Amino acid sequence: MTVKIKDILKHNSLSITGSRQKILELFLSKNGALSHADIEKKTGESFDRVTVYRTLQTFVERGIIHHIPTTDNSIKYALCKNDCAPGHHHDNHVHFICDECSKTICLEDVIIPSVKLPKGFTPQHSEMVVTGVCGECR
Amino acid sequence: MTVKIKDILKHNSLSITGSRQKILELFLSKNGALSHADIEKKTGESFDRVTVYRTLQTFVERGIIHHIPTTDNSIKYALCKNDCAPGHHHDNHVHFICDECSKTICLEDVIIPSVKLPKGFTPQHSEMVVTGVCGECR
DNA sequence: GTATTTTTGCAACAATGATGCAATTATTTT
DNA sequence: AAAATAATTGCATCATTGTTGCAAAAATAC
Repeated sequence: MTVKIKDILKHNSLSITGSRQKILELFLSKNGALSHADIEKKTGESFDRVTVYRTLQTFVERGIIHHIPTTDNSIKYALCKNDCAPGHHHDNHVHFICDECSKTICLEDVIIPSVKLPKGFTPQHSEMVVTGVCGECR
Repeated sequence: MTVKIKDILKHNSLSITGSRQKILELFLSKNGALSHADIEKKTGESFDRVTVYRTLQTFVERGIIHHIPTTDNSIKYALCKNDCAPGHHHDNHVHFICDECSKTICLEDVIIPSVKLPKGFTPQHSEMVVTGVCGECR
């Protein structure tokens, strides 16, 4: 487990530091998405707020985690399961937000359908969020 | 025009005040979406920041405008074209964000397709944002 | 083990949003 | 149309979220 974490960091030519290991561990242990605030809570007082921000930024840049759109306009992050390379994420799956437990879940297998746009519009990227009740809360 | 604005306010049993008229006018004249910051800029120094916040909140509650999900997690608002009643919005259309002019446009005629969710998930509401280049920027 | 590079934590700042309360403005009543 | 009532506004203040510069500390390279 710890080995895996270090491997991911090395793989992305990032130095192995306490904060990076801890935050990455958090993402690996939870399978939902995490907000900045979630991470701050769960890491306790271990790290500075600023460090968390910067670590998340770095992870997004390297393609280790990706942004998740939410309906309430808060920022959440989740692990990139697929082969995301630095710079281009393959993040074309639907995200689900549970109204009960308010967890955000990546539905890796549900790809975003394409829609027919009015004349003149050229699509480049789509995001889709579905809210409702998840399996565990039913 | 001014008549129409007052009608909308009366229709929603809201008192007719300067800020409400001005902000509503802004939404009627632009057909894109507006953020809080946009509105503050365009109303100049006429109103207090807090008044703008409260006016937007009130309009959302009454179903005059609706929230728009954005990819960069900033909050935008747009007029409800259809028959939104206080409490329940019929906001099932796709939103388009132009990468060039960064305008947010309601595609009233493009309804959000439904997707098949994994076993156990019960959908309640969907949001979809498409980014790309709009007709005017091509 | 030392030198170099990177990361961290602190301080300070900016932007965004919320709340309580007195003053102002709009509506209702007479 | 003026007074009474109700609603809205602006101000002060505070909370939260996110950013930046810089010196100290830690990690990697030599």
